[in-house]
Amino acid sequence: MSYPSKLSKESILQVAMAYIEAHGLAELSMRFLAIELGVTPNALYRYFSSKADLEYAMADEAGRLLLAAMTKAAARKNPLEAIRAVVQAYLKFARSHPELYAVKMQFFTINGQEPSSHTEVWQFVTQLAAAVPTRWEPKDLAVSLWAFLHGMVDLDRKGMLEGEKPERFIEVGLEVILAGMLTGVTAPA
Amino acid sequence: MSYPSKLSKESILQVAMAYIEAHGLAELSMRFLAIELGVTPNALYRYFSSKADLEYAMADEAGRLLLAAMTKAAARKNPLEAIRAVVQAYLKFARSHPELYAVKMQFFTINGQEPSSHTEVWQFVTQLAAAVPTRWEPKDLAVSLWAFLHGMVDLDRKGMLEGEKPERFIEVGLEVILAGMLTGVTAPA
DNA sequence: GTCTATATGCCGATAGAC
DNA sequence: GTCTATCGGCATATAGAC
Repeated sequence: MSYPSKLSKESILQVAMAYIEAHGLAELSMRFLAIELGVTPNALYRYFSSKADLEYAMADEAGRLLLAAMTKAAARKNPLEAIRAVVQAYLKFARSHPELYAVKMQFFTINGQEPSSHTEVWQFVTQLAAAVPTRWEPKDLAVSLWAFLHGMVDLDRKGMLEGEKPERFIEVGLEVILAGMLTGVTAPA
Repeated sequence: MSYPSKLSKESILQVAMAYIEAHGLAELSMRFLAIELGVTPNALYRYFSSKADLEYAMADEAGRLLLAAMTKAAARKNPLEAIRAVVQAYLKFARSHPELYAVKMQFFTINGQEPSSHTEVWQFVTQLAAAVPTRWEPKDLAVSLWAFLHGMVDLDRKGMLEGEKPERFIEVGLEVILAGMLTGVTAPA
């Protein structure tokens, strides 16, 4: 029962991702995960030194999925259209895969290191904002835009939107922010 | 040792609030709380039927404290000044009492009921937004404003602002949003 | 009516055998 | 590389002391 090992970092990660999508992040335990993989709980610790270590890898993987969705949405669009499309893609990802979004945003650093995909998502948003002609700093705009998006997603997930769907709020809020970004600029959209 | 009971809902709540401010929400356990109160863990269950029940009461109390800070900040100010002041007060509360903010926003409903203070905070924000002359719906503006604020606080708490303080981001983002809110009002679009 | 003592069954994690 | 056995911590249920 030994030589071809039953496990790998990759297989554990994939099963863990599927598990939280099916049962929720809060339900994830090393025990159930081990059952799903047909091993005893302790076998997992050869591949991830702690549950936190595994969740860090999950956050990274979820970030990669989100970035792929955002990149696809932005393809071949002018700056403003790209922002609108990416915002919709971000919202769609967060609502379709709430547990993946949750594990990504749980986001604890390990030894001061953040998951690499997070850095990439952040750079992507910054570049989006930088492409808009405006009198504000691109980085400030990127932070504001991301805060608005994340805030909306989080309020929605917590049931704080009084039963209404976030799509329309996002639409209105985004128009307000875009209008604000463009004030004092002569260029059309 | 019996008649004047050692515990009460109120005393447990107050000790629990102090405990999470000192040690963090994640460290709260019925065991440590009981030690702090000089009783055995199970004594607490006479007053709160579960840990979740206690946290619900804590969320309500934290909401009351936040609302008090916001109300005070808005006093005797015109609409735009009030919004700026309330935003600063909200941010200050969230940064000065991150664990109280966290327990408030944990916000799980019990039997579909939300903590009453949450409803009051929400109404307060809506009224603030309604006082601004704008072509958008007050409720949409209130949601956008709150999402932006909460998002910024949450990104900051998770260390996602690259070490920079949220105050300046909030300042810029708020100006962008206010500018957007006022477009088409002072000057037609 | 209020609290203590004790026990159940989760959890993450460790030690050491095979 | 995986398993068996086990630890200590957690929320919580039950029984009974006062």
